[in-house]
Amino acid sequence: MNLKELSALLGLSQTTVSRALNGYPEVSEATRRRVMQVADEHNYRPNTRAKALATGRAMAIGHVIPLSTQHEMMNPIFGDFIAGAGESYSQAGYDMVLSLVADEDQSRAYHEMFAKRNVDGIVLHAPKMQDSRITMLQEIGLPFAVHGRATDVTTPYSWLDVNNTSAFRRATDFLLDLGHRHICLVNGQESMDFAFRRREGYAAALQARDIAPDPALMFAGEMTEVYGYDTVRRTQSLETPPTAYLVSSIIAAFGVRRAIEELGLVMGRDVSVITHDDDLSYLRNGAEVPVFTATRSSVRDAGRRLAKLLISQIEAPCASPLTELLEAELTVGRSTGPAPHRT
Amino acid sequence: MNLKELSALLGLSQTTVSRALNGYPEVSEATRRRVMQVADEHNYRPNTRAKALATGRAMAIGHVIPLSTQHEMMNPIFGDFIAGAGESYSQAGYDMVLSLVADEDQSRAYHEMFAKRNVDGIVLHAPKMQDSRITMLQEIGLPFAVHGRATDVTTPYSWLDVNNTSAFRRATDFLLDLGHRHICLVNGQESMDFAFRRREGYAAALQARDIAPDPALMFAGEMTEVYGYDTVRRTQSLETPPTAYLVSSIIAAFGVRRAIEELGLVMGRDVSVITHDDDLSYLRNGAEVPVFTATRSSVRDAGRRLAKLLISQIEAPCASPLTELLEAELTVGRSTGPAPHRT
DNA sequence: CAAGTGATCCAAAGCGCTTTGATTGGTTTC
DNA sequence: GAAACCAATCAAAGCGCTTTGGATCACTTG
Repeated sequence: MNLKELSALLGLSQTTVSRALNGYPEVSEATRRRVMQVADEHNYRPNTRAKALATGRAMAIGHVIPLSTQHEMMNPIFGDFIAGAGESYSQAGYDMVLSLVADEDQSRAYHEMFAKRNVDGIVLHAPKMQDSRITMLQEIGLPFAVHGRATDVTTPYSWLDVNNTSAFRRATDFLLDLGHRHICLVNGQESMDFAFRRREGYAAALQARDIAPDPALMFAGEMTEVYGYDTVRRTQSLETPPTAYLVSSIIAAFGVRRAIEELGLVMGRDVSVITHDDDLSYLRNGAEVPVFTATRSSVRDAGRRLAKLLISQIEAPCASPLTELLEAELTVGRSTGPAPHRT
Repeated sequence: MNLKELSALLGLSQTTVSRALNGYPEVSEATRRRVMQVADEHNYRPNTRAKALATGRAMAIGHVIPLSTQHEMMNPIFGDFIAGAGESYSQAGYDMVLSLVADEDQSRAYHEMFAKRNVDGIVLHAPKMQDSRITMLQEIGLPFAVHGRATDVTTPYSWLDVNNTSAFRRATDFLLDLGHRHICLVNGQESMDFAFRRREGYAAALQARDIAPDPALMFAGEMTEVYGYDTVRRTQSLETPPTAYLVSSIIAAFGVRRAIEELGLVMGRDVSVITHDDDLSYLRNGAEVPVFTATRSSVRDAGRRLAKLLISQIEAPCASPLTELLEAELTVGRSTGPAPHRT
């Protein structure tokens, strides 16, 4: 069923039918109702491609996912983010088109998305500190919004980010208040902007109490279970092992916990752990009582919000860039306690 | 830059330029080269929407993801599957469009995708035993392929599946050979087809040795870490606790391991564990030596293959449905050992 | 040499929609 | 009662591409 057939059926012109369906005022209420009803009966939907061609709007938003060798992006976070964004898109009538590309093809992918004109805007994932993609997209002139920020990019652009610095500063303060002095940072890869910011927050909290950050206690890597595990095993054999761990992902935190328990220690008594918790749908931080004390910020919610932000930017192109900074919530669980007295 | 401008630039008709770019023979090699070069210089890409409208092919494939309350789908598996599929799509020049819909809107979503004609085909995720979506899509007439199978659907359709039955039968046999007699099944939700098939394999292996499956040792639920943990805690306090666990997901297996260790038991000595391993990129089953003995089958690879299967089906619509059954590999890790003698 | 044959190229129609710029017939206005 | 206006509708152009059905020209062919 297409417009032509539908309007023939109704004995109206395509113009009138189109207007009736799209809510234009130049149509009598009676015919509008009739059109609506018949369209509904025949399950008519305008052909997206034709509509897009005619209006110049694709009603779709692109996500370019770098298929990094290190898989930083195809990680568990991603699924939840997409789920959130997807909710907003379908509410607003947008489609989501995903493009998975090898790292080296990214630039081409963006140019192509623009030239092919099958999306109205793009979401940029996993920004690094200096991220060339941002200026590239600005030059191309394709609307975009970043999930995160790029510290070294000075030109304004739209983004949504968690306040990573303050979250980790607060978490570190919390541990310091409990008397911990040797706090190990189990961070994500530091090329990633969020990891850099978290380290900043961590370091700032230490320095505020005149504690020099110890490079031997600062780790950066891909946030796997094994990475968390290994880091604890390694650091617990130091001369003065850390009494607390500040972890960048709940997945790594699982590994941290495993190592702690395997060493016969008790989490929350012998060793404290705070993790960042993206509130993933399938990796909940415990049921009622959180297992881990955590800086929590739902990545799904971030997806929802960023999608809306991008859409409003697309629909009001003249507006200046939109930004949103979310504060993570510190939820106290059973993984933290006062620093044990050294014997 | 569009076709009109490009052909004006070249002093050729749109027809010729289009033909040159699409590899038709009615163009001299000289002009073809010239066209190619100029197109390249100006970074020309045909407008997807116009092309789709003219050809009737959207060059895109849809994935409808049910946003179940139980999140069965937005789970970690999903990310890897999509990554694999995405690889195949970009190789073949297809886009991937994701549509996240509430369960109750699924039917509408499929009809809409068809009516809007913005995809050439659909991938069906997470089939249940009787899955009404399959007959629905057949009635609609939109090409599709299923990741998994639906036991109760008898009409032929395209699918790709892991041989869940044989995998779990083999795993159970392996445990039986080690002397285990009380094997606990930690399965996924049984409305899901794969879970049903796994239970079948498990039960078949037991029955082949005249062991009646014990309902008290068969669990089904959403495969979270906590679910694995709880199940072990609960079953280990039974009168005759199981000496082995057969787990449907590596995430749940992490919980199983945690509970085992917390109980002061040693995995592989006191309690054996086999898990299904989807070979997720960020949840590797150990480094060189696998942590868990596992039935392994890369879900990313499944994505790659299913995408190809669907594409070839779309491009040769007359052909009968295509199917592919993958065998999981049994990799022996350190989580299994002979059944301990009861004291 | 007229007719036939390829090899190249082109004009124009068409894909299904939106939107511009009429065209109606009925109402108001002075 | 003519001019002006309004509400409701329509015909046709146009979005950027592909594709059909010629056109053109240089060569063969008998």
